[in-house]
This record gives sequence, structure tokens and C-alpha cells, in this order.
Amino acid sequence: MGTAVGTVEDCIEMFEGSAQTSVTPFSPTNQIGNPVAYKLVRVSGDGSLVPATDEEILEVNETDMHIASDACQTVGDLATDEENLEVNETNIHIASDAYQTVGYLATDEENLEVNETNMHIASVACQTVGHLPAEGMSHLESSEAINSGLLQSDNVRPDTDQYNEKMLQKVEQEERLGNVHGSQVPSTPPDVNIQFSNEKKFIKEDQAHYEALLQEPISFSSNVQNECNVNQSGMIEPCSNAAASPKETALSEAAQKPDFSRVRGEICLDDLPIKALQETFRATFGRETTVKDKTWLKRRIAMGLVKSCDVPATNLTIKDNKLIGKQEKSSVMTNVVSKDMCDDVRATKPKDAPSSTDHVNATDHYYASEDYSSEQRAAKRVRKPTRRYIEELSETDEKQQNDKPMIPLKDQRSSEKPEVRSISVSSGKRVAVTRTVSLAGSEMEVPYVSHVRRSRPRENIMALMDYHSSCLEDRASPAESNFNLTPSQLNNEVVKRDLVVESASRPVQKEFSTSDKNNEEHILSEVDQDMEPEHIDSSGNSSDDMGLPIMQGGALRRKHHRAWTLSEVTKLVEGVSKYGAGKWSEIKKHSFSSYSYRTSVDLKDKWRNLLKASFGQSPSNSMGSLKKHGSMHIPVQILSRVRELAEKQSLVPR
DNA sequence: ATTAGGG
DNA sequence: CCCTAAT
Repeated sequence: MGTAVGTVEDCIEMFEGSAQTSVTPFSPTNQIGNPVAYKLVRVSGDGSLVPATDEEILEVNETDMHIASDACQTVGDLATDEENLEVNETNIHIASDAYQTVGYLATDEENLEVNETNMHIASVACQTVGHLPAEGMSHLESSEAINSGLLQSDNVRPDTDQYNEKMLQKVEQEERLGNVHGSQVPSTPPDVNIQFSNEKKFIKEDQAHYEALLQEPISFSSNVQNECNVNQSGMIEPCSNAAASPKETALSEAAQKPDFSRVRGEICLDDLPIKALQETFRATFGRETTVKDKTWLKRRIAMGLVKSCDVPATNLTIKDNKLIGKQEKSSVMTNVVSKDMCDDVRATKPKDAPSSTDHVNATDHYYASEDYSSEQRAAKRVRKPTRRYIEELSETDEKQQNDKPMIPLKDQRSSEKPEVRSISVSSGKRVAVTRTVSLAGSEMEVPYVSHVRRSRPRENIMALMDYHSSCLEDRASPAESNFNLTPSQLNNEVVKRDLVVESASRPVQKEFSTSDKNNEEHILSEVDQDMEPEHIDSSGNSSDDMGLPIMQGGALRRKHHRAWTLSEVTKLVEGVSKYGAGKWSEIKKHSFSSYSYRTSVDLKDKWRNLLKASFGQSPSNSMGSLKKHGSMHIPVQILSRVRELAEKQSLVPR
């Protein structure tokens, strides 16, 4: 079957196919406060969604990924380490009209690893927050990802010109998909606040600025004007202050092609028939719609007018006019930023609630989020840095992973929708998105990134380069030439080939080069020469082992398992013969310069195993061959060679 | 920073 | 493989 990955638009097209793979935005219904989660699924003929298999996921790595979403929050979370490498050649375009878009970019080495990634996050969000740790700014600014569009100016803000386009696109998509989640009202996850208070350092006096900042993207959007007025001085006039209804305001001020007569004046959306709603929709968005869903239409219209996803589902049944005009809550656009959360926070902080008025000002917000973030940080700090190993071994119950109590603010809402256990944790440096979601009944894991480094520290930059380029190789070969081979088939074939090559004595490795160019050539030639299997199974492993640490059997596999290939073993043996057992760093330097993932410790361990194997093998020759499953069958020659060397070493200990 | 060993 | 202790 073919595999297609693309925009949500493409997604639609895929419905026409029988069974294809697509990246489908998971839009939990009535989700509030949970970031949208993406999972890879296949749309089977009957329209049901089937979790993608490893291979499919792998294939996606090579594909351009366009994600359009109306999530309240879109978290562009760049994975780290291997995970990053896996998206090296992926172009990720996230077009989102999310209320908030948080682009999290890793720092340090992690940035290096996303070098090849083009990440465009075009957001029409009311608010776009770039999670930029102050300390990491310099790094971030040097990141291509940043340069390529995530951050465009001093203020992280969406390309306003694209707002309308995206919005319409999205609406269109929803229509075409029949994906009408009328009552979805995402809200803002906690960490947003943190980011605001901590990263942006908003202060009370800056309220105007703050609001202006938030408004800016909106006021710049052209077609879908909203209820907010921003005069030239930068002052903001919340629509609530406007005498006219939001709609009126928006429409009268907006010089647009859409026919606004339809939406002029007070209109109670609830009273309108579907047809009228459609008209209104057209007037608002300047385009026709075929959606019949009244709720959806109403919400959509409201959203269009408010230019925010913050159209509460619960209020949807209320007259939208009132909703917008009367309930100042939603009109206080600037503060809708997780207004719910603010409430929650304030609930715990009796004092500063401005009692009567609904005037949730930035001050409150600020304080609230400040405290909130403080708590977060505190919690974060408390966390023990390196209990990784223990966790790995004992994390049978990964659901409990929330090492941070994560502020029980989520209260009812979280309990209402446990499907998406998506948690954003901010330590001011990282954002981790996790979870297991259930869609269409099936449970599946959403790729999530631990804030813990998942691979061994890199030796140096060259090692990184090595890995990087080899990774590119990895991705290219299996995905293209061996497209329809199963991993096992691949392995077999490769191993066979490797055996052949194996017999020939291998030339000494080229010297470790400090030149990118040279090094790359080195890698390439190397790969070209013997088509090292590890390049292939490495990718295989990356999906098998890293992607799914927990097997069906329940037994968890090592996070970083890379099967040793014969050529590696050979290199190792040769290395030992040359430099002697124990000189692992030497061996690594000379014989494994192109295998950055093999550390000297790995070499040592492997050698230890080889010794065990070689000595345990001689008594009963059958042992090695009878071991049908698991480790590869090390050729007797090598084992004998190993024994030979071992004896030599023991006899002549330096 | 490397090695040796235990798990 | 991963972790730690000892060099």
C-alpha cells in the first residue's frame, strides 16, 4: 500500500484511497487545556484509523510534513538526540490557527541536530509564544529552525498575512473532512503562563505593551477582522468597550470583500437557521460553506469574529452576540489566555481577584502566572536529575510519569478528558509533551519527548557529524530501495552481504578527519564500499527500540540498542589485535571513527561478550548455532580469532 | 577521561 | 546496555 503524508488537506484526499498513512491531528472533543497531539495513523478503507506501524512511521521521516491544526495550542517540540536526527530531513510545516502557538526549541547540541530541519510554523494564533529560555537565546538565534520562520521579530508573532489564509484553509479543511468538532474549545495549558511570566518578564506597567503584543497579530490580520481595536498609539480597546457589538465593530472597520451586510447589527446566531448561519459564515470569512452543523457554524463564526479559539463550548449555545459582546470575558481578548486557568489560580489566591468586574487584567494574570510558574519551577528543581536508569528499569507504570504534580488546576476538565494525558512541563528550558491518547477506541502512544537526554552524550562535534551523515544514509536506503522489505528481510539480506564482504580483509580505517568535507566523504565512501548493515538496522532499531521501548510482551527493551553487526565485530577484533584489549579508546578512535554510537565502553562490553562467546563455544560447537534467536551468529572464524587474541593478551599482559 | 566490572 | 567505582 502506498503511504502518503501531508497536510490535513492531503488527508482528505487520502480518504479516497483505500488505506494510507497520514498524520492526523488529533482533536479531542471538548478538550480544554490540552495541547493537540499528533499521531500517525493509517486511514483504512472504512475510514477507521489504524495506528501506524513502525515502518510507516519510519517512512514518514523522509516526508514533508504539513500539519494544519486548529488546536488551541500547538507545541512544536523538537525532539532531542536521535529523535532529532530522525527528523533531519523532514520539513515540518505547521500551519495553525491555534490560539497559542508555542514553539519550543531545544538548545545546545540539540540545535545542531535540527540543522537540516526546516521548520515553519505559520501561526495565526492570537498569541504566539516562543519559548525562549533566556540563557539559551544565543543558541536559539543561531538555530536555523528559528531563522526559518518560527521567530520573526522581536516579538514572536505569527505571520499575520497568513492569518486569513490559514484560517480559511483550516475551515475548509474541517468542512471537507466533515471533521466538525463543534464544541471544541481548547484552552491554554499551564506552561504558557510560565513562559509569559518567566520568559517575557511582563510587569505590571507593561500591561499595555503586553496587551498590544497579544493584539498585534490580530490587528494585523486583514480579512477576518475582529472585535478588537488597536489605535495607532498602540492602545487597545477591547471590544467590550466598544459601543457596538463586536461583530459590528469588526465588520464596520474591516474593509473586506466579504459581504458583511449579513452580519451587521445584532444577530443572535442561535436563532438563525442553518442557512442563515452559512450566510453569516460567508460574510465573516468571505467564502461559502457547506457545513450543516449549526453548532460548528456558530462557533466558527464566533471564532472568526473573535479571532480566537476561545469560544467556549459551553457558551456556544448562548447567543453569540451576547457571548461576545456581553460576556466581556471573551472580549477581553488579551486575557483569554487561559482565562480559566487564571480563575483557577486566583481561586487559590483569594486576594487579588478584582471582585465584581470581570476585568481580568494583565496584572492578575501576571501575578497569577508568576506564582504559578514559581511553583512549577520549584517543582522542577526538586526533581532528581539522574534517576534515569532507575526509571527505565522500573517504569512499568509510565502513566505515573508525571513527576510533577502539575498543579491540580486542571481540575474537572482534566478528569473529563483523560484521553489526552498531554502534559507540558516547563522548566524554563524544556517542554515535554507526552502521552497516550485514545482515538477511535484504539489506544496509542503519541511520540513524546522526554526532557532527559536519551542518548549518550556526544563525544564531540565530529562524532555528531558522523552520526548525522550516517543517519542521512540510513534514511535514504531503507526507505527507498528497500521500501517494501520487512525489517527482518532487510537484516538478513544485509547480513548476508556483510558476510561476503566480511571474508575479505578490510583496509585500515581512514584517519579521523577534522574537516567536514573530508569526514563526509569518508562516511560516504565507507558506506558505499560495504553498505554497512548498521546503517540500515540502525534506522530499523531507531523505530523498533527507541520508538517502542515497551514491547507487546511487556518486556521493555533497552533504549539504545544497536545490534552489533559483523563488520563492527570484525573491526573490533582487528582493533584489539592491533592495539590490544583494553585500549578501547584507541580502538574506538581508529577503528570506529565512523561509528559514533559505539563508545569505548561499548567496545569493551562487546569484547567481553565475544570472549564469553568464543570460550563458551569451543566445547560444544553446537551452542553457537543452536542459539537460533537473538544475537547474530558470529562466524566461527571470528570467534576463534577472538580466542586467539584473548590468549595472546593474557599471556602477554602489557 | 578511561577502564574494569557488576547488574 | 547502563551504571559506578577506581584509576
